[in-house]
Amino acid sequence: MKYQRPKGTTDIIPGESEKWQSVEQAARTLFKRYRYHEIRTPIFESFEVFSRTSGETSDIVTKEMYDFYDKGERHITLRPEGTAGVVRAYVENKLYGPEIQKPFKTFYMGPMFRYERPQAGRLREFHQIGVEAFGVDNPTLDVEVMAMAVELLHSLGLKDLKLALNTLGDNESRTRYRQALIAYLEPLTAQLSADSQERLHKNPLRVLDSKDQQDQEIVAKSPRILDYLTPEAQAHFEGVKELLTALEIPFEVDTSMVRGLDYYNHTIFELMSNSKAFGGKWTTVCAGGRYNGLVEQLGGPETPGIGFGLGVERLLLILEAEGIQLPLNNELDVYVVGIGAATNVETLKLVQSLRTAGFNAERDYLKRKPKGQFKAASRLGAHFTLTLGEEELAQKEVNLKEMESGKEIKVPLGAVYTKFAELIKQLRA
RNA sequence: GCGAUAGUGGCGAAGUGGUUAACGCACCGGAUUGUGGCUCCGGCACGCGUGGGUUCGAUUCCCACCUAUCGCCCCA
Repeated sequence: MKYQRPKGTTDIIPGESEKWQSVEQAARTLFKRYRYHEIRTPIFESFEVFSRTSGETSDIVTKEMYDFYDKGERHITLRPEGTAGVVRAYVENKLYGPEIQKPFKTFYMGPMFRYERPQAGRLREFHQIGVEAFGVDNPTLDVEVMAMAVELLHSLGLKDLKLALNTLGDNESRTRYRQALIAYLEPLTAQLSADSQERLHKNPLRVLDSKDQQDQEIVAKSPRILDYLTPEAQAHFEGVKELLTALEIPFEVDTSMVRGLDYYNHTIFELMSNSKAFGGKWTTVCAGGRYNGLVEQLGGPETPGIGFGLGVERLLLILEAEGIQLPLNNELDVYVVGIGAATNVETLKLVQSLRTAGFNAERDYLKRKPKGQFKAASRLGAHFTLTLGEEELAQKEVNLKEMESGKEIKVPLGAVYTKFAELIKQLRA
């Protein structure tokens, strides 16, 4: 193979792209009901947009950035996630202005890039659908965002989902907790896995979601964030839980859940699936949380924000594994069978006329014999065929056939141009 | 970034250090001068991921690289 797509990328070809459209359509329709409007930001940004916001020591920045220098020596990064770019746009376009209603609610969908080893549901170029809402710190908005994520996945047919919920508190809560955690873990350093010893230095919270058995036992007895929340952070978290309960949205508080990105605080959540697509292990399809302070960090006024990102590839893998069929919407209304070279022009005119009238229509382009053309019509799932031979052409007639029933009638050629819909009714009568 | 497995036609898959690389599916054509199924017949890899090497001779052995898959890290 001379040319191959770059490692970790994929071609979304017809047959597959319809599924994407179906998911995207579902998201657009839903977001519209919640009054979220689309934003389209660049696929690449200055390196700093992500390095500053994600955390200089985060894995995303240190090893997963797809970055390069352009011809003007600008340090560019292909966006690894959606939020930072949207926040940058929010600030740059002054969407915090007084004339704009708060919360400012927006959504995006598109490719993201991370330089890492591909695996099931993990590509170097992958796609996310995400939402962000700015300007309101009320737990009501947190819950709206979660409700929307849950509804989106439910509307696509997913059943067994887990909404995992946690809080990181505000800065003060987090600082206090971090100290407590380090104080607890440090004496146990020798018992931690090598990875976790590393985490302890770089980002102690990460030790919490270690997969190592021994680490998990240690973590189970560790201090919990919930005991270190300030009264305000506590109140916010209680508000979220209360409102989720009021909406009858089941959730599980998971105090060991953390975030790979540094900008999160207060509410964080994940929607997880234990689909066999990922070997039955709980895998995150959708992750989000609150990021009060991020707007300020990128040069805007102090503005709270919350959002989520949903991995489209992962979602599609799960839908596939769960046997959920997305509507493909590619059925064929009419196939026009032309027999003999003399019918070519009229066949083309018929097909064009049908298309103009709003039907989708197909014909043969390979001078195939009737048998081949009917076979093609059948394979394409055509509901009707119109058969035109030289004899019919001379008589100004054409045969209309309903493929499923096999019923066929002769109709005036002119009528196909003017009232095809009626001919169908006539055939079915 | 680390570890492991794999790479034969559009797809699935057999195979061997040496004449024409099985088979199945799909596709195309014919049997059936103009109607979808079935059956039968025929066609369909100057080539076995790429590049080197060993050999009289390699798809088959060796090395490197690429890609995919799985695990780790991390994550959507």
